[in-house]
Amino acid sequence: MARNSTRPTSRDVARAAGVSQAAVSLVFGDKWRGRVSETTAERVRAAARRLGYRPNLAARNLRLGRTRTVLLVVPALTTEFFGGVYTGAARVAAEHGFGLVLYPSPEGVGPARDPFPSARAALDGVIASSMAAEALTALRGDELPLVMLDSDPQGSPGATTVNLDIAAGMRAVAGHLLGLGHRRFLHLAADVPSWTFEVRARELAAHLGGIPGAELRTARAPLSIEGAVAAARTALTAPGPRPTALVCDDDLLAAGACKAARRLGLRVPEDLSVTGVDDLGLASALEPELTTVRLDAELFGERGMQALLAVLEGRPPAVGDIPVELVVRGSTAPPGAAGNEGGHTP
Amino acid sequence: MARNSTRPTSRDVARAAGVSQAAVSLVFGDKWRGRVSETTAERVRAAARRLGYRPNLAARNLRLGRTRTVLLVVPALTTEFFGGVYTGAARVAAEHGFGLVLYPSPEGVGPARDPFPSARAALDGVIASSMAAEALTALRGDELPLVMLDSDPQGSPGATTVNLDIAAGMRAVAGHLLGLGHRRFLHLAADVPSWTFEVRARELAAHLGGIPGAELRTARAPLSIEGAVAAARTALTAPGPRPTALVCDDDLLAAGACKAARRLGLRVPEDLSVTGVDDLGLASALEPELTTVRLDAELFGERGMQALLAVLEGRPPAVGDIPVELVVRGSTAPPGAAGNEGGHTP
DNA sequence: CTCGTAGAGTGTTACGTATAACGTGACCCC
DNA sequence: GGGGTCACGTTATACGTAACACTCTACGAG
Repeated sequence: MARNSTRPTSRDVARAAGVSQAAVSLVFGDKWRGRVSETTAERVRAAARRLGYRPNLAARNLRLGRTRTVLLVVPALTTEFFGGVYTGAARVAAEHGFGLVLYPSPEGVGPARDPFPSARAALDGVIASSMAAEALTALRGDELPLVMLDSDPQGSPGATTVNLDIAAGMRAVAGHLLGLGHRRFLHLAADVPSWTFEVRARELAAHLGGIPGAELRTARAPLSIEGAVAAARTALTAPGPRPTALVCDDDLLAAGACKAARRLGLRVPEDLSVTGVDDLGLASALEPELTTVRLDAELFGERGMQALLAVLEGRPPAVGDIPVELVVRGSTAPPGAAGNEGGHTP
Repeated sequence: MARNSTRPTSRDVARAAGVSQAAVSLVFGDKWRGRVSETTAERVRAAARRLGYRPNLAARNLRLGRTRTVLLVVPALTTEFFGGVYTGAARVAAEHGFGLVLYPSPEGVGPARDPFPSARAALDGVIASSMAAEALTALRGDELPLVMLDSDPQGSPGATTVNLDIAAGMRAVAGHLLGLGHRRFLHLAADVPSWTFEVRARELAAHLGGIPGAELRTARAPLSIEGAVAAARTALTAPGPRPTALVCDDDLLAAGACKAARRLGLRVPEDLSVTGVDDLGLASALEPELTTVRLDAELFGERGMQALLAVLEGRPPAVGDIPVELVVRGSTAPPGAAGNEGGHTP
């Protein structure tokens, strides 16, 4: 069994089946209907099976000039959010015969290094989160169709944008907290340069800043629980009247904020209402469970992939932001709502 | 500027620089030292820059028969753990000029569908988590070098295995809880067919089952917070004496278990000690913070990639499991430790 | 003066596939 | 019975690159 270690090619299959290489190609492509008889096709398939033939995809890609494979560029996978985006995008991709590979831009790797030494070999297009901006500079040179997720529609010339209606989410948060009676707000903002966080800040400013008697301060934290703990501690112990509501850009930040509040002896929500964004599993595991803006990550991924497929096929991509939903849970309450607890008002 | 829309090739660059295509190839490969003069090389590079030339990687891959790209197959990205694995593996890969793409096996997608329509075009090897077993069946046909993460060393013929020393972690948990005085244990096991979870169960049985007077029960839950809530509720309300310590296969399960305990009016750790595995961000965001077995995901990824590189280069891969660390936090205490709380013993 | 060697390149071929262009019988219809 | 489809294939070529096998000049050693 000194079989040659090199893999069989379509020519080998052709020889074994007694047909031409072209016929094998036709059978393994999918346009052999009316060109090759069913019996011949089956003979080819049998020979291929016998030899263990698998088409050489590098050769196919070279020949076709396209690959039916798409790259999804996301920031570091520190939460399950982008896992959901991937799942949704991959589902739509699979329905259209496309493959999807994921490129998480590594933390702390600068834009200088080429992130895709060779993987780029097989890409028809790219979907990229605006939070992974650094990795994108390396893609500028390739003129691949590009869909940007959560990115400034005006700021990405030549790219299609697909966005969550995060502005509506922040308006809902503002409305919810105002309705509960809060007036002193702290915005715990993600210290990440990304359009989606700019929108959150802008929207909060517009809908809390304009209210008579309302006050909005801002603190910044890196996008991690530990970072949020530190930033929230600093902000909550700052001089002046303490805020009664803490609006966080993200559930991770909210989790850190809750932890910091606990350490400072503040009760959530009696002394401090806290909100997040994302609705991670974390949000409902916390005590109290987190009021948050639920983002449908899978739908986000689906819409992103649909937009890219539209671009690839020359169709106009669908427009319209993806709706989000405010989920009210236990971490928000009227300010000073300790009454039902038994007079713990100092 | 009616430029031809097709991208420039090495031949175009050669023409523009007044050299042969072979010379361009030599310059863009990296073995032109002693074959092409520095001045000529610079002329080639200048022409390439002017034309916006980028090597066609599909052609290169076809010609070379290898790609310096590796695939990492992981289960659905429901926690940040595999993000860490990716980060570590990608770092090592980059140091060796390799690229790394990530393939999360989509939830609920059976093994029938080919998960890599075309991405497989450019793969030199595969690193796969044993938890993503389903996706692996589709890879059987390709005879790619394979490194398995957290997989039975005996059960994967032809594959190299890299494992966390999860057995030591479970022994540490058992020792910790026994030392605190616990004797009635419940193991909340992940209902996922994977070697790593089998090891946890086996190790717990060996080190808790053998103790005189000790009792170990087992409940199973899908690997999610919601699943754990339901399973823990059922197990904790079962007839018979309630366990005092709940050993969970994973932090997600532990988070769900804590939530279920709270809903049943049980306090953690006074009425029930809870432990997890992973040390996710979640673990330290919970109240109380979770005692857990910390797994170094990045190191795991690094070692996996190093093993694959060794296989690719014909070197023997390093052996030895990766150490883990028990992190004791607030979710474990001696059984019935409610004394300092003020006599809440019913 | 001849030989060997190193430097600086070039011509050609092969990687494995997909497809346009080209037969070739057979059948059918007027 | 001639021409027009059809059904079923084959031949030949191109995709863009890397590498083998050359050529040619210069130069120092023997």
